Amino acid sequence: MDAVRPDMPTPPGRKPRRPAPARQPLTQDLIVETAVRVLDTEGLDAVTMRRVAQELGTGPASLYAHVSGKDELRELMLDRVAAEIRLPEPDPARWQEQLKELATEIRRVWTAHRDIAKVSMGGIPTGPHLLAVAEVQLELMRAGGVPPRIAGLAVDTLGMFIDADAIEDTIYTARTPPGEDPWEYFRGHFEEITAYFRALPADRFPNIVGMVDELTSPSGDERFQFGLDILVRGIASYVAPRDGD
Amino acid sequence: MDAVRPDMPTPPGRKPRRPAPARQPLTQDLIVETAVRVLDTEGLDAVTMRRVAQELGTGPASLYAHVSGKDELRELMLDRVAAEIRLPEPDPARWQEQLKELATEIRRVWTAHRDIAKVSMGGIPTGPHLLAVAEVQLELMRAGGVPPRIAGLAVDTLGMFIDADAIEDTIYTARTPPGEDPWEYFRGHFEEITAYFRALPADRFPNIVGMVDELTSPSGDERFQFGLDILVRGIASYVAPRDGD
DNA sequence: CGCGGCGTAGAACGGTGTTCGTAACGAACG
DNA sequence: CGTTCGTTACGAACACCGTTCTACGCCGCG
Repeated sequence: MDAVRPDMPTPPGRKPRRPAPARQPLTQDLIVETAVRVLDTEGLDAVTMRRVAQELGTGPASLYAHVSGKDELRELMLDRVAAEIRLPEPDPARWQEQLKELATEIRRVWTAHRDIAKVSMGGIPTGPHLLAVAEVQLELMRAGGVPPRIAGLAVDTLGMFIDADAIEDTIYTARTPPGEDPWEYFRGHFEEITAYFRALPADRFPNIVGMVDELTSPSGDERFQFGLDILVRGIASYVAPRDGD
Repeated sequence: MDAVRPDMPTPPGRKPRRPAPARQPLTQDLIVETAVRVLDTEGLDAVTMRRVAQELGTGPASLYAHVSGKDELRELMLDRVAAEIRLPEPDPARWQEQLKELATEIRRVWTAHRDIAKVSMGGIPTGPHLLAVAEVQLELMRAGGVPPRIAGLAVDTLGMFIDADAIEDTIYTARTPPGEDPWEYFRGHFEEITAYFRALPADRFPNIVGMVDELTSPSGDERFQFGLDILVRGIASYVAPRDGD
């Protein structure tokens, strides 16, 4: 061992290789937790291997011992966030309300973590927490009498809708550059778009110019509840095949 | 002009700066067309400034004289692709069918150009062709008696649904690496996923393991028509407010 | 013929994901 | 206790990316 006596000065050319190795040991959980923190504060684009490593006081190469790459890190982040989704105790009498409540809950978690929905969109759920959500959705629908095939399709469709809505939401809100008032920034963009729509040639786009206010209404909640209501009503229409469509 | 006499050898250090400047002049249309060609053959990730420039036999800097950056190029690509969407002549009696047909047509074009839907998702349509599509959608619904507010929301919701479905589709099909049989590649991934679902603990995920076949059915068309049917039925339920829900 | 403007593009800057090879560590073992 | 060995950490490097700076060559105009 080349332990240097404490009273001796360090010989020239002998640099302390690791100034403070007393960090807590790198784990996958720690990496994912750090990545989610970066996601929340700086957005998905800022979640780079280098940025996460820097946050942990190390280099990017160190992460690859615990995570196979950026794609896996993103999936792990998604599942960690999905753990925050509060799942309902199924009550067959209220399955439609519960399905809507669960969708709203997912949306709440998704939008709370900025653009995590971009990771969810276009990926097959594999993480345990994500699977638990799908399991409850299936359970709710099956208990409500929805046929298996319809329930399977509906899980896909519902997931697509929730992800898409959350993504659409972030383009209005979370795109604001750091250090700027989100609302003010949003107002600016918003008015720019309405002005553009209003300036369109009215002979070619009569409906668009005539419905500017309806089209650019910023109320994402209303749009979400609208689509959700339609979807659940449509799913429910399949419970009794002889009920008539 | 430093034209060298043909019988003279080129002096040392005097390299022909431009070997073949006889290219057709760079235009925005040419750049966008080339970018779409790269998109079709190699996917959206391969559409880089450098790759497009290389395809045109030039350097990346040359593109910036005709396109403000990558974001604008992607929007231009989207609108160019949107030009391929065949728009129907509105027939108020068939507005629901026409709305579904138009959605299916958009999906056809989207999936024909791999993951162009990723550009559409999470962006406000501004290009002329994209606006024309929205205009027709509004026209169809308004002629069918859909209230303005509902029609505005429905355009958003429909667009989200179509984009999300097209994106979901690409993760099954277009992710195949170049030079490999897409179907074979898809089969491999597909069976891997079903095997994973089947291996799940049946006590925690009884519905998922019990419905593997319904969940992983590769028929994207069926899922699309299912969601589309539900959405249009929901929209139509708003035409006569006193009709009862 | 001279010249100015503009499209072109080489080089470079700062960033990215990922890999390589080496250095340090802890535990097991003689 | 000394050595060895497998594991982990990480600086450096590679091949890319989007974008900008700047010089250069060509064309049309005066």
